[in-house]
Amino acid sequence: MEKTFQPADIETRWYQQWESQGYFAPRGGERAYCIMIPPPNVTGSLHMGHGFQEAIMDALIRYHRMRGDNTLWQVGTDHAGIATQMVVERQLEAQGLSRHDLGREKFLEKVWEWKEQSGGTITRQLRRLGSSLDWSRERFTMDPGLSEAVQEVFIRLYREGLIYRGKRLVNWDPALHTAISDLEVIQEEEQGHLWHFDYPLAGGEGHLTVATTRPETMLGDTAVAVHPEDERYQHLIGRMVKLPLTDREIPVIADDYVDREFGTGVVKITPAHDFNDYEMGRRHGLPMINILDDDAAINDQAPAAYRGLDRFEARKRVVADLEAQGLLAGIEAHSLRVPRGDRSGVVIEPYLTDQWYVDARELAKPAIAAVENRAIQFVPKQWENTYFAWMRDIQDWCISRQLWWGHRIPAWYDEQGNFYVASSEAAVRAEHGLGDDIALRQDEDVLDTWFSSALWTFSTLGWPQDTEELATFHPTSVLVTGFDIIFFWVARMIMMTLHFRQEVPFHTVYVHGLVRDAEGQKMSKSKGNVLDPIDLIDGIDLESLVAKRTAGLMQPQLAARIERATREQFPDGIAPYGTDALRFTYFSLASTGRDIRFDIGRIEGYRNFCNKIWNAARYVLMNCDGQDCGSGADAAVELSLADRWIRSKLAATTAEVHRAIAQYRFDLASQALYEFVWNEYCDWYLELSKPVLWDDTASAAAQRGTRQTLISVLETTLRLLHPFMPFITEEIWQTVAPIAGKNGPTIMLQPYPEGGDKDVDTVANADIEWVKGVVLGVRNIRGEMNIPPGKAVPILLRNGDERDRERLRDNTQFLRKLARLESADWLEAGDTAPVAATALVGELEILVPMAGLIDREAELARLSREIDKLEKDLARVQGKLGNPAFVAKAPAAVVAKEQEKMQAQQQALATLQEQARNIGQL
RNA sequence: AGGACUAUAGCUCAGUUGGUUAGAGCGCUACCUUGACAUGGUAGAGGUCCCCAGUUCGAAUCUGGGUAGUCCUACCA
Repeated sequence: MEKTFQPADIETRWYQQWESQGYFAPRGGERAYCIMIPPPNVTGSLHMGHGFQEAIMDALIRYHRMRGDNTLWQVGTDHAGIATQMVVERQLEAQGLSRHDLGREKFLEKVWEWKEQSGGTITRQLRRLGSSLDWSRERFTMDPGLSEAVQEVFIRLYREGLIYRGKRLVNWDPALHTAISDLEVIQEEEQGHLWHFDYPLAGGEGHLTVATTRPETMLGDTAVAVHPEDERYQHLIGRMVKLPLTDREIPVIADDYVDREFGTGVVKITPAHDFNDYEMGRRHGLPMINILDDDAAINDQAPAAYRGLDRFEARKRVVADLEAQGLLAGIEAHSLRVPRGDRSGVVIEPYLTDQWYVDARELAKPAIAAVENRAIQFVPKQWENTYFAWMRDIQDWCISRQLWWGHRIPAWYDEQGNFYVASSEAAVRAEHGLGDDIALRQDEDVLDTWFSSALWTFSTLGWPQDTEELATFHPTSVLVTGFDIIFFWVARMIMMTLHFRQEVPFHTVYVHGLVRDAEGQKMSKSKGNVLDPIDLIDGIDLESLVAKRTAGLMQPQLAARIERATREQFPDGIAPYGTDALRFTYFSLASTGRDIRFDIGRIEGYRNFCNKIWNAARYVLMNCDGQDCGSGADAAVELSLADRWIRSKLAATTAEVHRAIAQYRFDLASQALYEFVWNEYCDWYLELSKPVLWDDTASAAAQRGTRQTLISVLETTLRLLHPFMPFITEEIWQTVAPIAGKNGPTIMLQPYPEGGDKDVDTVANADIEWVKGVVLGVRNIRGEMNIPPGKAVPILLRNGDERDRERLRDNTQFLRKLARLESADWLEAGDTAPVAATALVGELEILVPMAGLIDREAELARLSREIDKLEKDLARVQGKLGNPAFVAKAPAAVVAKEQEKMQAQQQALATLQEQARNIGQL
């Protein structure tokens, strides 16, 4: 074995081996366990958040696979309508082309080409992360099967009246030329202005002053509104005002939506360009005048002077023209929430168009019930509140998108504007008796990407066919996801699955935190703080990292700042840490919090942990390979105290890991494993094995017992670790397993260690604690007195009981080695003690004679520190026990414990004080 | 405006149903190449558990109020 762990050599080799042997596929069995991968964008690439999520899913999958469950991790990717179309359009733009130049068919060919070309990135990354996905079942949301599912769902919902077509105000993205759903709009506070305009009364007897943040919309005003009880304006209700810049007159209406306190208490109403005004317009039967075109430029409904102007240009002109007419009553600074498209970043327009909608309210009812009655449980539970809050106030879902890339809506129109929904044009003709003489054209629009991903849990398993996979794996076991897509995806999956399968899509939703950078900032391309998990695995030099972060920016002017920050944060680039270290870092961060700060410092610690495991294995193999490890049935095997103790610790750790996984506390699981491997197995057990193995006089049975324990505990630990660190455990296991008497082609399919608490040996634990106590006591004196580590010291023991004497007898060899003792002898009652430094293990005193070793002043200082600490603690305990209310009211066991504590402390204090006196008198 | 979450060592975070000497990793200090490992070992320093009040024999933990931060939802033009 190499002296240090070299991950790069082994990872790819093992992954290829596993995949080619078909180990990732379900293997049958009683209990099914299934996770659906949240499908990543097929043309995208994985970031740290994905890496985190994949690691968690893989740990769960490997854990259940090893436990013998019929385990499926379904892999697949999403066509990501808007994002993908945008990328390809930008590529065309570079050649001076638009998608319209190519036409729909040619354009789609280009998108498919791009998908083929870039689609490998994601799957390559997934493999590098060690994800044990069943690649033989890979799916894509635009596969024929999944497309069939999408069409089936659309048609059925339409026929059930749960999908309808309607002219409504939608969120229009003027850059992407498509409607988007409420969820795809980001509202952010921005600085703007509030303009006050005077609208003259038609009778010429004055004016009303309105306030607006969007002056250009006044061209589409069809009323002004006041509060019905507002005394200032009551007499004007029903009168007309002249709408400036136009030749129209519009009514003054009353509506209690109007806030009397805000602005002048008069609101201009533009039903075609504002969601509230739209509602009010409907209540009052106002006309709706659309003054914008698809680019959000002013259209022909507006006065000629403004036609063709961009909305922001039009705003300037409107303000200027009103000012010229003396109707601008004032401008004030005003902060408002501006809606922007989450993809394009441009200001979204409420825009009146024909769109398709899903009646979400109806579908939400059973979806709410499923969580209420615990058929679906969120972990952590608090996310259920988020889910309920949204579901109980859900709005209809606009599912049509004016894109080309996606599932085309299965609806056909005739010349009269009638439309028909069916699986194909032929089906429409057949079902509605339409002859070939009637021209039909299919709806140009496609469906929201989330519409197809809402079907993901069952469409990937073959629905609408009745497949065996559906029967076996659906409902799936758990969904692992971030809270940011509870609305987008989780809720919609629950609604759709319940409706079409009459069962839940999954029993549990495990909601993990979002990975952020070391400063707590969200990772984003434009901030230039994204990390590619592969760069942490393989390492990357600074120049490549800078190049990667500054390439293809939407806002190239940010490049300089990103470069500077990157050079500052990673002056030497990123070292290669390997997949196992990265994964273990993820697990250690997977607590219940919402934000996960990824600090590069932590991964280094876990790389060291890998190396620790590697070297522990090296030690074990050096001592066990080719030796008698007691695997022969008849050979006598004798277990030492240390052997029994480490087996006991392993059992306790096993139990803890099972508990932690059951609660999705991967941080606790990883901590328990780290602690066991490093602080128990390596720090103590390997050291305790040395005196046995290196003792020529030790019995063969004892050496056999120790070798057997070394190798079997290591072998079990590797299996325990495997779901978290798949590569290093496989690599070592291949060598270790045969020596431990285990056979099999791979650790992946070995049974996961079971058992646990019942195998804990409390006697062995207590005895080793005693040994540790003595060793630590001596080491402490050594450390503080600067006794050279190589120097063996004699110790004397005093005031111990029979048990202490027994323990010393049994463990002299351990103590000699670990504390580097020259000798250990009892001081009997009549003996006079030499001047010595003292350590306490309970009532037992350990004396290290000072002659030639120990500095008087240093020992006095050390003692006085110890005494100080004890006095403080004692005062607290005495205070407690001195409180009659405590003694009277606290449970007897608690009081007894405090009393014991007090006595122990008093005793220890007395001993140390006497020591201090003795030394002080010298 | 409403709601949620967070506040513990220099940093990143654990801390179960109230009873611990409040823990871990990283970082820091001193010493050490001893036959698995310097990606290491040994010892050590470091905390007013955000603040105030309350409940309780007892509060990092429960309640109320505040402060700071993050996020979500909402129609103030």
